[in-house]
Amino acid sequence: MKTIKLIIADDHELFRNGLKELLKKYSDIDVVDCVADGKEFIDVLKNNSELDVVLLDITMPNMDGFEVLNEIKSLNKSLKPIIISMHDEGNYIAKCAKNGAYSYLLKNTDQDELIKIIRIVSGGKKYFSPKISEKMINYIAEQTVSEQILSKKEQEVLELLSKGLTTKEIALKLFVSSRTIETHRANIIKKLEVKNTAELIKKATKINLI
Amino acid sequence: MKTIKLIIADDHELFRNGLKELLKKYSDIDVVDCVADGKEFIDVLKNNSELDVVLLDITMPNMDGFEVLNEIKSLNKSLKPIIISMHDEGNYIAKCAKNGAYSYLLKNTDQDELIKIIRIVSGGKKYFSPKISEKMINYIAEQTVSEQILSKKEQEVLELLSKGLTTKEIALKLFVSSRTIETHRANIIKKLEVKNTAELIKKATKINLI
DNA sequence: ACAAACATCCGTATAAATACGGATATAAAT
DNA sequence: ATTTATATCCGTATTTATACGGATGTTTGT
Repeated sequence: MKTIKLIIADDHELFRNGLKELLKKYSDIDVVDCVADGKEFIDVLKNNSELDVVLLDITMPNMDGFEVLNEIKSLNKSLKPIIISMHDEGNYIAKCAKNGAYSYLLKNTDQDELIKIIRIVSGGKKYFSPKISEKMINYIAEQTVSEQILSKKEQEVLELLSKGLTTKEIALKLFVSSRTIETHRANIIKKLEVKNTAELIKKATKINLI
Repeated sequence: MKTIKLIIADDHELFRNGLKELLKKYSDIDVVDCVADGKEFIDVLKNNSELDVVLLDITMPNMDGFEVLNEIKSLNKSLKPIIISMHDEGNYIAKCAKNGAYSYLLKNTDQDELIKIIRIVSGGKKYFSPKISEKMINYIAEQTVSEQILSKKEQEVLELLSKGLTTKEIALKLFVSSRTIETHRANIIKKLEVKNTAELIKKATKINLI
């Protein structure tokens, strides 16, 4: 059987070393290296293409876990990152998932679970436990505040605006004058408390209006 | 013990009735109604505020599951929707999660799992199985496309642009001329194949550039 | 060493957006 | 019945954005 080549990236020495000791007991897992920050990790990664899994902390000096995830992605390695974090907030979890994490564990996860997940992930499958999924989904659902701040017409104008239509084009489409659309846009901008169209679209996307 | 008041909304008669029979065996679950389409379901919902859980199909005539989810949310009911679908595509799952689903099951889910989840959800907790989570997360991760389309400067300009800064403000901030920023913006717009800033911000958000 | 991509700059013209400060008729809500 | 919100319109001045078509020095990759 091929062993799983694993690397640990965490800035807490005790945690890092403890984890290493703990994993020694498993013959199918080979901890090839331990690093204390993101930059160091990326250096190791660049000189070693044999790695299978990394246990990655989010809060690290120099380069945090999110940046590391992105870097892994752009290096196009087959390395599968498992996040090990103290934080169980939905936005952390969602962000990691978005950036290519294969799993997300809390630091209080029990040993059996950890081993189970290392094995699953090393096989190329992502795994997020129901508890973690719930947190993330709650976060995603919260983002959707489909509020009734905007009137129907405003909503419609916003929709077209986000599709790249100009004021004039929208006016033609809705059979009203350009000035009307301008007023609408101005009102939407005021309602969402933003400065201009660019920020408006960003906020509208964020709160899922479009 | 309080029974769980449940309603089934599915346009396949056999499935609907089978499910009802099946749930009869559980004394803590009370199937109060069965409906065959979304509109019908909303009508029932409006006249009945005692409902706890709905087993909701996505593909239904008149009003599909997504619309129903939204309607439930805006009616501000304590009803918890469990999606029962044939499709295990990530985008379906993600959309349901966004719109307030408490769980997502495939039609081939086994009975024990279904009962387990009805009970979990009726207690107000969301539950997405690892398999379903994996699908959804893969979908979310896919959305995050290669960030290397934009240069670092372009990325920076885009970031500030999305915060509502004007060309001039960005120029001041980055110690270059406004013309430079204008060129950058023009290049970003070309790279992302959009018409203007509004559409740009939308697309950039969608593919997770900002 | 050379090509490609990048960041920076320039000008000019037009189109569009933003910021003011109004108005009116209708529909919805209280 | 009265207020409030909505959709529609008007003008004007200023600021920005967009669309052209260039140029140059610097990295970066091959």
